[in-house]
Amino acid sequence: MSVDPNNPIPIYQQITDYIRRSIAAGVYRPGEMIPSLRVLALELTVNPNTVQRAFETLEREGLIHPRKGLGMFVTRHGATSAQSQSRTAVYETFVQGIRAGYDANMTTRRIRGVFEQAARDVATEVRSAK
Amino acid sequence: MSVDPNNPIPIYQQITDYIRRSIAAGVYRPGEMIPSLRVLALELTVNPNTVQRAFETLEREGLIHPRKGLGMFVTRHGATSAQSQSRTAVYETFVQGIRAGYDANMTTRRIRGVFEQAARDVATEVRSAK
Amino acid sequence: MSVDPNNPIPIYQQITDYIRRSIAAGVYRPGEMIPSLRVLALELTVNPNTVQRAFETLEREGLIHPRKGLGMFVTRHGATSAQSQSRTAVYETFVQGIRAGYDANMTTRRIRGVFEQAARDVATEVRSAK
Amino acid sequence: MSVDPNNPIPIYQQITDYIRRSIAAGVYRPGEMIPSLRVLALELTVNPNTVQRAFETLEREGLIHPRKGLGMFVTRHGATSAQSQSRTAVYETFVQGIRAGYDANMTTRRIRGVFEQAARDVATEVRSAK
DNA sequence: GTGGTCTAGACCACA
DNA sequence: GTGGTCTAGACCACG
Repeated sequence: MSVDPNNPIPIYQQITDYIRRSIAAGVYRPGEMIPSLRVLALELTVNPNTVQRAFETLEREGLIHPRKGLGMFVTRHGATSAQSQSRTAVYETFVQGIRAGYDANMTTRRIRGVFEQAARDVATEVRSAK
Repeated sequence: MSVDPNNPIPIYQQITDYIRRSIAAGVYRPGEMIPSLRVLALELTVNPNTVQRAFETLEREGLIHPRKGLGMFVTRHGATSAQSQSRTAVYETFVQGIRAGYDANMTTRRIRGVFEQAARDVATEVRSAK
Repeated sequence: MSVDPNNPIPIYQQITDYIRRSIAAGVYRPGEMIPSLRVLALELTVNPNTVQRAFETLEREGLIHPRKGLGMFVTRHGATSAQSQSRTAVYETFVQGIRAGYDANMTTRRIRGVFEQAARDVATEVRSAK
Repeated sequence: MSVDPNNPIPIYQQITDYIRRSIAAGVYRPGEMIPSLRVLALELTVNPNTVQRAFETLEREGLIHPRKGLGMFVTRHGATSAQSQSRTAVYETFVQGIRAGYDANMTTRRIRGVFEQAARDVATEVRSAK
């Protein structure tokens, strides 16, 4: 994973989203520890304060909790919460794209066509990344 | 249309996108004038300078051009350019959503299901707005 | 002749320069009348006020003077004044270009090379326009 | 360097040109940081927003890019791009001067004479500035 | 009335 | 400290 500094979405939120999706995907399971602040900051070449802010958000959402001197751990309901949140995020993104399509006077059919093309493109991209 | 100041996407860019989609949709046709700086600023309750910045971008993209003392007019190729640009924007949004879905370990089928639900929801929302 | 509305130089000044050069070139000779405000405004598709402002400048410079009910006439010394002024304008333009060249760390030789190329290009352009 | 508010060329563009030439001249090299917004604004006694606008243009041209929280840095190809752009600008200035000369009925020889005088004058001016 | 430029001053994210 | 966005209000050229 990497962070896009040119993306208008704040970096801390990009990180928040990334960790949330990782929890949803089972990369980090309930009871397990997620990578430490410093490790993430180094990996993403980002200021530790920024990672810290992402941790705060996830803690407020109840996905992770701190154990003193150890690190941040995924909560019991973390996985299921993260999954529904991720699904909602995807849903919202699609809604936004579909609305933009209608605004530009595209037909429902044409919008679906664009989606299918995007799906094909991402699928091949994912496959080739393996 | 209205602007969302809490949206991380800068206001001037929201306005740019909005006008671009309007041109793509044929609301403003080649050779026609688009609403003036001050009118748009009042409608969107935004500072005129912010609208000005949107105009700059659209002019750089070749969608509109100024006629001194008169206003900004849609260029000859403005409509077709705006359409292809809008399509690309929708595509990119979908790609982003699909990637997020895969990252959260959703199957292609499940992602498509979310899309279809979003499509249905937006369609009814659009219909009821009429 | 035509006016470039995108040129940062004000239109009234573009017109002033143009008339001054025409007088210098002998298109309009001392004692002769220059085209009327309305004619020029129509030809250049410019607001009459803008032409008016150019006339004021030229009158202040002593190149032309009004004869009531007739129009603007080139003064006795108009031709020679216009010639020296035009020469100065060309000189100043060159100075500006040469300074920009030095600022960009170009050698005198290289700058002269650019000038010679420009001279060739304009010469062929002028020849083909005949 | 200083800015001329009476120059019809907008201040932000004067600043853009100045920085572009500095990059072309190797004052700021690829990978290096250029002076900050606030520093430039103080030096030129200009509003920071005006400098910001110059930065925007240079970024769009691909000469510089921002590093969050650090400053603006010259891109890899910044120097070569700036050099060719500066050369073109000098060329355009000369073309403009030569055209004005022909319009004023000057001979090619006479125009070249004016150029040579300008070259001598600027050369001595530069030499004495050392 | 139109767009274009500029200043002053504010708040934000990031290092 | 850095750049990025936004507001408020001013002046200008042009029609």
